[in-house]
Amino acid sequence: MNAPRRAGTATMHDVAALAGVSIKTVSNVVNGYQFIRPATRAKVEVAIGELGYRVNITARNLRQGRTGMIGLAVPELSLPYFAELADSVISAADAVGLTVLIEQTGAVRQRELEVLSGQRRHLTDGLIFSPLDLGEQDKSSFDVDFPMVLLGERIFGGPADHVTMNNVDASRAATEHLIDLGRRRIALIGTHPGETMGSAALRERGYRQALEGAAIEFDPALLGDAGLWHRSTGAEAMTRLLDSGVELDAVFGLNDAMALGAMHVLHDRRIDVPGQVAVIGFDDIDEASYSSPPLTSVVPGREEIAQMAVKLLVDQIAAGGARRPPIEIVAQYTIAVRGSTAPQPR
Amino acid sequence: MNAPRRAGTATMHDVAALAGVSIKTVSNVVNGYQFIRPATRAKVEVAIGELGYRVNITARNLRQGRTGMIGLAVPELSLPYFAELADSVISAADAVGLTVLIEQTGAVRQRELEVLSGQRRHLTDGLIFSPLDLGEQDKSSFDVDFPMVLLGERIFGGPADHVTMNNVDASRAATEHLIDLGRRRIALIGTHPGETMGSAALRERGYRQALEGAAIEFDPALLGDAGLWHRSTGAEAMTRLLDSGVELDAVFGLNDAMALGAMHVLHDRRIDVPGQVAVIGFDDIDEASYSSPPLTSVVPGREEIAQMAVKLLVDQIAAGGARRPPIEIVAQYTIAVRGSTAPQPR
DNA sequence: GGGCGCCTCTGCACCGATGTAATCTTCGGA
DNA sequence: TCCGAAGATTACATCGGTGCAGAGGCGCCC
Repeated sequence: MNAPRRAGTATMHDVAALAGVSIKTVSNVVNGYQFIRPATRAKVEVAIGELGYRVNITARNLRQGRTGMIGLAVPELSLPYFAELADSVISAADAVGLTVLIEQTGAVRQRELEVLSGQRRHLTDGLIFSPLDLGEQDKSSFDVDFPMVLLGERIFGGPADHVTMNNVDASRAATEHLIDLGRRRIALIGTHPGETMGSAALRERGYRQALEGAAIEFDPALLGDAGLWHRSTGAEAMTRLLDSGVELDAVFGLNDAMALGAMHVLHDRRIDVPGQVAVIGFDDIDEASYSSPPLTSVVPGREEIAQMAVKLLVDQIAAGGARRPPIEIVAQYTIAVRGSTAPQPR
Repeated sequence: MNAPRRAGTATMHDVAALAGVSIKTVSNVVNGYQFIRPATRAKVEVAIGELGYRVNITARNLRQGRTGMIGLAVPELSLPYFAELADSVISAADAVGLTVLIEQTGAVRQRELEVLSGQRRHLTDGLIFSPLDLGEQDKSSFDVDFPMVLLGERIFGGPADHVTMNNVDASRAATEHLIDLGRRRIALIGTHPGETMGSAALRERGYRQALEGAAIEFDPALLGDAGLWHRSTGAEAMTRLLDSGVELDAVFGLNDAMALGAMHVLHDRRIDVPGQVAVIGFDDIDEASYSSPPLTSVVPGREEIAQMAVKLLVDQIAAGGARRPPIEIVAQYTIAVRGSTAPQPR
């Protein structure tokens, strides 16, 4: 059987027949070719309107070898940071006429590898990829033959363009902010023991640097491990810390979701924030501004990251496969100080 | 110039040449056709591996007239409800082998109309659409000639399948919950004056029914208008209400984001929740469980909605254009009672 | 008036796969 | 040994557009 044609779906051929011109002329009209007599253009446009004709993008894609779509692979949209990132990427892509195809990997190794294997290579012109499970040991897998930009901290000096931020510095600054408030017993939530790369390890490094700089002894009892960085895992880590009886006067959540989960537990236990325990997060998701108290957080420059990623990808696509040395871009961070670390104004 | 071919991108033709078989045999291997001699299959598979060949999905789509993708048009991913909805839809679609193409309309009329105009008709096999600006007066625009499922409360009895929930009942139940707590001055945040359809109007209707049932007089001074339902607009509405000096002992946010924005303001002003003011929201986003205090909310059955929407769409696609009377599905709701309306346990 | 060049439009091959139907093999059974 | 059916493979048209090259037509200039 031939491909079924849905009722009402006219082709360029039909339009050409109705307008009494060649199919190529219809194509020219549709694509805004300049040398068309106004009368001809009008005839074609009338026919298009009459038939409700729409260009078949699939056919055009096939012929042109491009799709006008880029992939965005993130762990989960239900993680606010990635939802907001997706929003920013979609907007940035929209601005240059590209459509974004979102893929959720669930931070599962197998799914992340599938993304790289390029099943969708022909469906998208390039890929913006934020891996969470693949890391340094998979570096070679990232050497793909299609345009790709990596986000995040899993890979450095890899074979692809990379947009990241200075996690170590940002984390040190966040920790120093707590130290400046006079806090000495700072819990760290979301650590990944044994890792040396990735957001968790880098941010822990910054935390340690800050402690060292202030001559505060590092205490492993203050580390709250959490694999996936959700509100729930942050809450669980906080609960474990409190139940362990370890003394603490501040909490640094390695992302906002966990910091908010931790604050939830503190609130539950009637521990005053920031009076007894100051809390700081990382990512500055919208939610951070509206929690009670509002959450101080590291602002990672999400818009900037999204725009740079799209720009790099567009450059690669325009280069048409010509290789150049990979570019690494480091976005600027700032810290937004809010009520969770500041004495509340009256 | 012909379409550029990216290095390393082999076609079925190349594989056929290398394996010494016809192109159609390669196609048969790729598609799991059963009558292929093992030796032939092996030869082809070796060639595929050697060339790193991947099927060109665009070409397949063109030939088959289907794309295996469905569109999901939502206002914004940065609104948590829609991010979580997208997550659910993607998972449900994935389970039946479909890919989701997300489109952000920004709740802008023009963009919503574009979605319906079917520019992407050929790129997707169907559309799940959650309009926020188009409404009853645009009913005819929803009579499209491609598979579509509507979500939300902007349209009823329209020409397309529709998955919704009983907003009036749910809202009445939420309001009654507050009344049961002894609250009499219940502010409503997120109203859209003048509308008679849409979530805002329906939920306001439920609110009024509950008041009526409890013989509480409706007071328009307790309505806080808010166009877009963000945290920020909820906070602004709450601020206006408090500044107006109107007496209130409860707040019903027409979605969670606004309820959380309102709680933020209450916290700022040192108004105890739920002691002085009880707060309830709508949507039960993940964040609601982790706010301080946790937010009581109407649970709209998001997973169920996503699964039903995908199922209805798949049915329509399978029907191949055959029309049937539109189906309307009403998802079940419940209320999750949390700290923002319950006296906190000690 | 012939020639040149620009405007306008058309024919045709082709993008990379798949459906159909036909052809060629193979093998069991009479 | 021969025949027929099932197994295995192939040629070819086709999906709906676009790039390229070229054919007319027309006006303008020398």
